[in-house]
Amino acid sequence: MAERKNRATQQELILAVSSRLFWEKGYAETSMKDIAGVCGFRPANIYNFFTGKESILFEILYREMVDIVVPIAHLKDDESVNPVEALRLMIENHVKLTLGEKRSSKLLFDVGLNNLSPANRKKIIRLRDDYDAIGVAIVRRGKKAGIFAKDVDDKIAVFSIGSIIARSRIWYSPKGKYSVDEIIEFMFRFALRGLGGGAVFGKR
Amino acid sequence: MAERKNRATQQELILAVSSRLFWEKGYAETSMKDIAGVCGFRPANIYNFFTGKESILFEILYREMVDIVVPIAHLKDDESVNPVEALRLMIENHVKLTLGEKRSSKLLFDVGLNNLSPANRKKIIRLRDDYDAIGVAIVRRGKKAGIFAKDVDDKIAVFSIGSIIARSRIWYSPKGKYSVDEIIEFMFRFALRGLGGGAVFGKR
DNA sequence: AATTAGTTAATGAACGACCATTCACTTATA
DNA sequence: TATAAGTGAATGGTCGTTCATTAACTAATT
Repeated sequence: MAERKNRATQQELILAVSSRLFWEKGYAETSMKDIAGVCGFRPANIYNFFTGKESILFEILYREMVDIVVPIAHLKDDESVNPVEALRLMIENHVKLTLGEKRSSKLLFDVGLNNLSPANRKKIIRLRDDYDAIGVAIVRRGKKAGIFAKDVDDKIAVFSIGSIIARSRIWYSPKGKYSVDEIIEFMFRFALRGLGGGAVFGKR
Repeated sequence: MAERKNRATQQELILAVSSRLFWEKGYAETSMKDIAGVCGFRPANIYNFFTGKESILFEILYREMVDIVVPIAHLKDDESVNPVEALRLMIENHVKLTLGEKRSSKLLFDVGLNNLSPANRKKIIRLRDDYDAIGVAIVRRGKKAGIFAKDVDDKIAVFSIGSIIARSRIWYSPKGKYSVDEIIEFMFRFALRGLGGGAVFGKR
């Protein structure tokens, strides 16, 4: 008979397995049986650790969003950081989380929100709003400092940069031409130029 | 008793209804009952016009992809069109199709591919490849002409621009601050600058 | 113009499969 | 011995799809 594991261990196992399956196959296409199968026990046992399928999804999305926001939260109000450098840090962190380890081709994030209860959805969206606010603050400071072009819209710019990163999950392949670091470099340059701050590096 | 409609009419009705529902709720989350309900008949009747749910999805994705690619296909090899102008045409067409009329918040396109049979998926991907090839050709010509920066990667640039547009479905609201035309203008400028061609317009 | 035959849109009922979840239970561990 | 990990079986539901049948249209025939 299989040995018993403790609560925390099994919760993390379920989250790790579910995360992989959700990102790979999609939320609706992943069954509790799938998850339990990979974990090595029966579906019913999942309910000893989570109240239901949705709560698993929420926990995954929430943690991921926290990982994206928390490391850059200090950039929002810190006037001492160069906006260009702040932009780089923001992109670097986001891309690394998006393309690192996991390797998946689905946009769980954009799509999974609709599978959450309104209350849970709100919590995720609040974090997404934080992310946007950080980006907007950086762009604003950059414009004020004369580094970025004044005619770019803060919000759309941040959405655009976020979109470039989020959707790289679809086309990126670890076996491809570029490393994650090179992609970060490209996206940073593209975003910086897009913001009108391209004068930093010459045209090559 | 409800009057009978002819074949072509009902096929188009089913496609229109399904398209709206798929984009709004997602493919897996939309049932044949949902579709039939909106159409005004019973689910079984759908099978008089389509072989199954997947064939409806395919038809929708295929048509949309054709709409995106065909109007800009001529830009691929036409050396006479200014690369900057070609870029604008490409973005304009794509954004208009993405944000025009439909109004939906899901990324059916990125996600729905996995619900297709391998054969059908291949047909869609072929069109997506065409789109990429057109974009790459434009960027290459722009670099050759000295308008775009030489250090940008053609492919990633096209992916990035496409991502900005595709994902605008999520955040765009017709009731929001900007019109579709203004968003086109922003994205064009952002993309152009990102490509290193920002010198076209001064910094404001 | 009336009748008929053929076609096909539309239906109701049923199919098997799978789904998330519940619950009484067993069993291992601390 | 108390706690909690793990199970088997069952529940009610939904899903996509099939199929025999009905009813409304079209076109040819009388």
